[in-house]
Amino acid sequence: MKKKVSLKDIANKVGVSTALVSYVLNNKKTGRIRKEVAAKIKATALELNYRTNQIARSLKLKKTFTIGLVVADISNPFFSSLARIIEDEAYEKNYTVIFGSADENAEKSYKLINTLLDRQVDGFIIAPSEEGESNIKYLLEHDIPFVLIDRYFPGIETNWVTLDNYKAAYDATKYFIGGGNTRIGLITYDTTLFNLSERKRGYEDALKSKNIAIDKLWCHELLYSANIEQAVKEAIDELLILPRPVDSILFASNTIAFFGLKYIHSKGIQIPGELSLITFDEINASDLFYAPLTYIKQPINEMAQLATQILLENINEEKELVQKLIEAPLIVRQSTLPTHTQ
Amino acid sequence: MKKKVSLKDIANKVGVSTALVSYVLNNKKTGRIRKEVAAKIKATALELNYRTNQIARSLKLKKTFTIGLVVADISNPFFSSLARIIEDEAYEKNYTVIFGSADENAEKSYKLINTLLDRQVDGFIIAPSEEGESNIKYLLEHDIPFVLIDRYFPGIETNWVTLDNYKAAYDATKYFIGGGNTRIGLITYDTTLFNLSERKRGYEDALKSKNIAIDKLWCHELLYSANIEQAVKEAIDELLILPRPVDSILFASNTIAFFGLKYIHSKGIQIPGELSLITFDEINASDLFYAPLTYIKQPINEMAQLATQILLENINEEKELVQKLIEAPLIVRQSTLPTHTQ
DNA sequence: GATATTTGTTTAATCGTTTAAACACATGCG
DNA sequence: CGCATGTGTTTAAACGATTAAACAAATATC
Repeated sequence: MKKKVSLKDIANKVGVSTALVSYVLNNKKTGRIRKEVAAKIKATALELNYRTNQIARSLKLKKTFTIGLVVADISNPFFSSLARIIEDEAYEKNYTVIFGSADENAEKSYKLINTLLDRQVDGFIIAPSEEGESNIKYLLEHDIPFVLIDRYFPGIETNWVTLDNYKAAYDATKYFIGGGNTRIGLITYDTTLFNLSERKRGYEDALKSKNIAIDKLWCHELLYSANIEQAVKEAIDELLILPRPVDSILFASNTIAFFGLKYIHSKGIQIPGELSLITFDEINASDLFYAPLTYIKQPINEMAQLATQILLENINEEKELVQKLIEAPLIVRQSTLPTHTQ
Repeated sequence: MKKKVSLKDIANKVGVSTALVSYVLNNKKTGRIRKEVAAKIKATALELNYRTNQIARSLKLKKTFTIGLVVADISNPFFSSLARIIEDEAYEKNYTVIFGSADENAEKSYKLINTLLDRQVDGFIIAPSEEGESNIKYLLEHDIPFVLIDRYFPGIETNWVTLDNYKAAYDATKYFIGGGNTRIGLITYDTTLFNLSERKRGYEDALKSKNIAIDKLWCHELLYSANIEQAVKEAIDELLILPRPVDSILFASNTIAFFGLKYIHSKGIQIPGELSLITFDEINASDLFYAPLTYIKQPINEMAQLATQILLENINEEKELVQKLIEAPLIVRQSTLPTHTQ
């Protein structure tokens, strides 16, 4: 690699000290510096194509203008969309984003966070994994600014931005009921992640609110580790084999929905005639299906922008905690029965 | 933020110089250091939870163990999948990845590359945008290690890893012909990007090889800037309105294929009876379609791993150029007619 | 016993910035 | 004139690590 141009090179060429060069290029002490000298320094910097070495700058300032983004898997469209917005937002404010995938694995997450800390990131945006509390507590103890996104831990006082999972599930379930469905299935993951338990709670409360007795057999919780496609198939079979089969299913994630729809489709079940469907998260795969899925839309832009803003504010000054539930719209398409007025 | 533990803190606590601490923690001069002292230093480092400040280390070593990843858009599943593999590969070798999206925009790309250079990245993996040659030349001139991925510029001598677009298009077109198709459409972008022009060339050569006269009206090149969905619709309409309509279409990208399939589906055209389809890149959306698309699979893992390996080798020593075309398998599904033996 | 070698550790410079403090010189003021 | 103030620039320390070179003490060699 070619040798890079440093402040010293400019200073030597102009015949001044590096201090003066630094002052000029950072527009400090503007009142005190002779105009001709300032102009000459600026011209020389341009001529030599000087670029400041952020590493040296960071060391001195104890600030890197860098944020760490930790998600489960950057190749998941949901996370990569978040990443995109976060990066745009950060870029505008002259921050740079370093990312890593933690694979829903607390240990990898811990290592990753430490790696990024070694790199002296100024703060984090984290979509924490299950069992990830200890990582979060570690950051809290060390007073490192961070914002949780998409998920959070109800027992820990942190900044977070998520969608209102409870309300979204509640609304979706009510929407089923409004369309005449009365036996409503839920396929979700077997996990302690708060956002998923909120989805379940919303679903249950909606049923209760309409005095529908909940049948335990309506709810299937899939093991993460399992073969998801197979697990979804079995769950659907069990929902449909009941003495009184379900007439609708709420999918708690787009992965579940994708496999679910694929299987339901292969069985030739009529949507929404025989079975109504709603899913969390967009699944545009279903655009090609004869009945595109009604879905709960993730407010990705809003979440990502807000999280970035909160983080940057926290980096630059001590702030109150921000905990923001964002409402998610239900996008009605053709996989649900039209609502009848009651 | 809590004050971080430095080498000096360890040195003070143990009662030795920072130099010795550094030697011990980096396992240097192992023969010369008293075992008890070394043990005490290590124990103290652990006790104080010391982590090395990579910024300081980078400044001294003039090496950051960081690579810059520049793609058009990290939220595009193709790029985020690449990112994931690159990150995994880099992480294993103790490198960290900083990324940015350049939006197929040469100026943003230029700025981004400079921002990352300011951050002293050791090298780049770049999926260059159209008109991006000047950025690449800039890197070449400054002897900065980099590898192009997915796309390259035939006129510039660089490292690159892409799929063999020519051969893939050639094979796909031949496959159409093998299935009895004789009027084969192509919908691609109007661009100078070499990988897309190679796709077109492969398509044309395959037709020539079978003595099929190419009808210019079979090939549609869409403007990037346009409303892609609308443009695809129009292209398809024009292909089907011909006096002798096409009997098959090759889509040059998954975005085009997605909108194309959506439109074809809405028109009730029978696949593959009335029209056979093949697309570049996977489009798993079509799994829910009655005729999942036959597609040219991007060898994402192989490309990303190879690119990362090449880059890291180039960072660590002067190397010969590597230019690698990777063959892409044609994954045959139900959108094409079975090949008849000839 | 004088000198060379080995062992164990420290000193000090360095990476490229930033910035408080010092400095030199000019000008203002009573 | 003597002192304060203002202007323009430099000095030098600091950020936290790495590492060549210096050093001191112990041991080996003849």
